Amino acid sequence: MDTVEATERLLEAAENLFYAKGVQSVGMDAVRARSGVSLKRLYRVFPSKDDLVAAYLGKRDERWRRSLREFVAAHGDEPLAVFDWLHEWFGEPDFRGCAFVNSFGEFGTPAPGVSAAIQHHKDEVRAYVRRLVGETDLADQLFALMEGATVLAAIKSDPGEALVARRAAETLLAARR
Amino acid sequence: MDTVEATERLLEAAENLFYAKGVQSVGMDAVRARSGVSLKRLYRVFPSKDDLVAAYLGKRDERWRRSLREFVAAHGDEPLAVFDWLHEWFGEPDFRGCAFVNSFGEFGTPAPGVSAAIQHHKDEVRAYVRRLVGETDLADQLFALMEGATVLAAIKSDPGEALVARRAAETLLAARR
DNA sequence: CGCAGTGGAGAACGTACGTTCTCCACTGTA
DNA sequence: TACAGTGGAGAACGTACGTTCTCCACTGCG
Repeated sequence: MDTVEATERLLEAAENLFYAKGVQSVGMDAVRARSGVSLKRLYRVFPSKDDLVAAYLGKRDERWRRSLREFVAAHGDEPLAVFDWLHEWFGEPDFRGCAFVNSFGEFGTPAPGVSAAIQHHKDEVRAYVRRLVGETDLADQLFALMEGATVLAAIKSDPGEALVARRAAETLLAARR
Repeated sequence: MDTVEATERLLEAAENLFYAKGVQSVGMDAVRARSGVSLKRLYRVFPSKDDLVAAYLGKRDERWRRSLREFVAAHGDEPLAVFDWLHEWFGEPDFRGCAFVNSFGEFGTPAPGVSAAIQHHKDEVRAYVRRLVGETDLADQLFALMEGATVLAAIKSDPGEALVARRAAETLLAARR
């Protein structure tokens, strides 16, 4: 096994475990067991747990945004498609809310790399919605709806929150000047 | 010091510490130090940390909802006042998002009492907004906006998210049939 | 004064975990 | 075969923490 495969396996294991149980509830040994990568190599690739967490968030950010982008593009870049994508996501069996919001909640003062990853994710999503919608104000309102729907869908285990937000978005888009 | 004063001091210490740093980052000994209540008494009042956490969330729920209710009532029970209250809350120096959302993020599978406290809080707030607005659908949309604004204000340290959500709420209310 | 009982300070216990270290099997090379 | 180097398994180390236990000072009562 070479370094790149070890990295892939580590990140996949980290993503599954951290997202499902929370970062603090998962030990490095659990990551080792799930990935099949030895501790020695793990610490050569990621010198500390903070590094692994930051890398996990970075990878998840890219995957998450690509998935959203592709879905929406396949639906003609119609802004409302964002909420249809959310609805699908909320319905996945292992859905447990936004990984970045969850990580934010876990740490009073996150490690710098972790904090940066959280900020970066939200900035990028906001920028994406702005590009999609054109109007900054309206885009920020839709973004808030997305976040609220995600939080509530997670806590209530109810994918229907996406449809509530979608109806609000329809009204906001229809009121666009 | 009697039991009721010990309970008060413990809950106040717990609320400050847990909200600021996250539940998992605060040890029972820190609660003891901050409250001035001995460990022995602490464990007589709250037999486990989970019990203390559940009680902390319960107390915070009541305080938080009372504050919101009173503010909005003082503004004629105008639904938009909710977002003005949020704006004030977001501006407080120790604001760090919704304690219940943060706790949800911390635990993969929360203790039953903790999970119940989180659910109860969101159910109560939603019910309150529904009473305030009258229409269930519209109320749920406003509720999603509230949650989204809270998450984003915390992560970006930007109270202005309340005003973004407020403008969206204005549009939704104006579109009311 | 004598004493049972209460409560506090903090030591102790068991466990978990981040990180490092030890030991050994294995590989490629001469 | 001899050997240097690499990597893995897992022990070890230091710390933190939830929870319990020990010891002692103090109180109220006879």
